[in-house]
Amino acid sequence: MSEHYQKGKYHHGDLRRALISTAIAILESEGVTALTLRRVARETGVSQAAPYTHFRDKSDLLTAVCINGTEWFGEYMKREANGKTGADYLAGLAIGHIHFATEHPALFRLMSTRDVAESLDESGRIPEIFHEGYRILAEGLAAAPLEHFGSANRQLDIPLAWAQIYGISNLLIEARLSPQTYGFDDETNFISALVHRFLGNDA
Amino acid sequence: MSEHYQKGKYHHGDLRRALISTAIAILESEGVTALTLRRVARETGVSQAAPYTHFRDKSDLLTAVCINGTEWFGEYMKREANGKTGADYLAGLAIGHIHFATEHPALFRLMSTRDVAESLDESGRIPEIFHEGYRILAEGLAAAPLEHFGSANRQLDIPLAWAQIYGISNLLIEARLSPQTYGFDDETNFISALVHRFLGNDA
DNA sequence: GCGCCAAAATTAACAGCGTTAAGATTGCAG
DNA sequence: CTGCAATCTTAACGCTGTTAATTTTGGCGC
Repeated sequence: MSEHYQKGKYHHGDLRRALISTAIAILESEGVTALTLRRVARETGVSQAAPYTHFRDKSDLLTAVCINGTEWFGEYMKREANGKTGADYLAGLAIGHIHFATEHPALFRLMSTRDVAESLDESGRIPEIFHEGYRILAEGLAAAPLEHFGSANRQLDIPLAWAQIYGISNLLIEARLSPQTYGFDDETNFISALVHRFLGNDA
Repeated sequence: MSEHYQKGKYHHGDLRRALISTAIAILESEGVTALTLRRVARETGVSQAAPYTHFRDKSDLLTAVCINGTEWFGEYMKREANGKTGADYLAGLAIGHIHFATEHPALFRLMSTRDVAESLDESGRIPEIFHEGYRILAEGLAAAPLEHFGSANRQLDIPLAWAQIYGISNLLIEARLSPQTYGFDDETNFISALVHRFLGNDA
């Protein structure tokens, strides 16, 4: 069912990783409502109570899923921004952010959930790259040419840019923002246009 | 338990409304995870199956809750914008939006959920004021003085403003955006500053 | 090589959930 | 006052998260 190490190891194995992997698969294919602990166990090929050897409870598994997701998310943003400089670098991060959200909506939503985020924070297990992404975003913004924004309280531009990107991501996920409405037939082009427009470096 | 019409009417009563009211109360006080159909029935003082006379299933009740919420939401924005003109009117809508979200996070999140939104759309039961809010927002934006945004593709400014407001709302709900970080001790002032900054009419 | 032990996994059970079916209760029209 | 349709209740189904008691097993000391 999963490609995770039931090789020679029959009784033991890398069950923890396998459970996380199964959970992500269910999340991606059928959304969060389909993600039950019993089903994860079933599809991993173990008994219903087996997960409790590796996770305190269901939310502990979800936390682990989120940690995996955040790493993925960070790499996603980094890849998109890699090799670019200045405003393009910033745009890359933003586009990576939005694309990740639209391609992995259930995972992204789970990662955004306050309760999960709190348990992540208190355990200090949020990967650096996650906050790193927004730190880079913030620095990019501070360094970017934003004369058209006026002069006052530039520090507010950082949370505003963050909220802008976060808002686009969420609106696209909830399908309240359709490319067609604004004359785009391709979502990728729409996203790119939105990002470059709000960053001020469009043609 | 609820103030909803168990007066003379003993067997009958305005059960439908009472259930919705109880559901909202639970949602507001303990969040969406505490909102079970059986508990709504219990706290309304009826049997577990009673709700099924008035609602097809749980999600049908949630839809009704959302309809109530949207009306509330619309009034909230309208009240905040009422009496103002031009850019201030627009700012009022935005501030109303964000305040509603932070004051009723669980309800706001539920209203934003795609599945619920879809069942709302197909039933055509979304109150006018909801879309109205964003139509007004859009028109306000189109009419507002936005010279500082440059000239190209002004139509994109509408979804961008929407996303900006939506993003601020969501970031505040998930507590990833703290007023203190940016030198504000009062959330209301922080929100106001953010809105006026991004609308370009700050001092 | 062997036996023991801690770790890992299983089975069984509990309460609570959404949902349905069958039956009881009630207000109201005739 | 009778009957009916709407409303509500009781009982049951399978599913869920979670716990306790039990069995299996891989590896370590001998």
